[in-house]
Amino acid sequence: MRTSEVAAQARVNPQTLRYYERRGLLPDPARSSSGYRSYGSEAVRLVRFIKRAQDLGFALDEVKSLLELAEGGPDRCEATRRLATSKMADLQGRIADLEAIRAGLARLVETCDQPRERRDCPILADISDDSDKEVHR
Amino acid sequence: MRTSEVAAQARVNPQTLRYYERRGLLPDPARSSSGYRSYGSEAVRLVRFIKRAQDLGFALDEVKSLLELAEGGPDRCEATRRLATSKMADLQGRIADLEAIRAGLARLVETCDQPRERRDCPILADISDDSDKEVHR
DNA sequence: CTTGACCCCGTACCCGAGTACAGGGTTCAT
DNA sequence: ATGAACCCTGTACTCGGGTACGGGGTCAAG
Repeated sequence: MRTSEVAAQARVNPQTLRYYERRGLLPDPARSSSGYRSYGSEAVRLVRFIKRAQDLGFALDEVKSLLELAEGGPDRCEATRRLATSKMADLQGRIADLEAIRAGLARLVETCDQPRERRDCPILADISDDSDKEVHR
Repeated sequence: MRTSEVAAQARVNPQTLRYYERRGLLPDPARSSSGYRSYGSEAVRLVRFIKRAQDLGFALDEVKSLLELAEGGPDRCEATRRLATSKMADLQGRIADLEAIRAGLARLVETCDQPRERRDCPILADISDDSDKEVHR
């Protein structure tokens, strides 16, 4: 597959592929005799993964390390385990945070019908209540 | 409270307060006779909320609308409900995504002990499997 | 054998979210 | 009454993550 084909299937700009390549997120693809990049179909999945991970709040460098984890070279097992474990804790915290916000919104929607003045808008209170909660991520 | 006091308590740079003010996320504070900003303690909670929401992947404009929701003026109830509801769906999707990644990492960690070659590294497969899953957010 | 649609590379530009800097005013402890 | 430590405004810079542009090569259909 050529660049623009991969880009179209992964719904990104062709330039973005070159960019990810430079950043080391995408392996350097094979080249045709004339120098054109030639990708296999994994490339599409890879790019989609990157995009999804990004949308979940991972920076490109983090995505890179996530990919290196998935790769999991035979030797780097301990490092991998540690990184994966801490990433999981991180995710756990972020999930909890999102759920708290969701719950706040749910309460808001529920009470939205009630007499104008007796509404419950607990988002602020729930989420940033005085506790010095650590920010996750 | 003066600017730098609020900033310290919310653990942000004082400049950031001015920036949020410009962006309309923070209400314009009262001013002393000499023009110094003078904040109440809600300001700290507000800024912390903004920071947390941001860490959860909301852009400042989204945070702004979240805050407007929480505010919930008596008249804008229907709009509020719609926005809150769609934001909830969005959150639901993102939570699911995070959980999928978390599960992938868990499997990876579990199988990490096993014979080097029989490891399960399903992150890629799980997350960006061929389904054209919509990206959330 | 040319023309339009692609590809290459390098460099430059854009946007969001801050952060810093310059030039000046205030406050307060000594 | 002076210096450190704050505050003000406006403008400029940084950084991450792209996106566009210029100048040139390639390839297949007509």
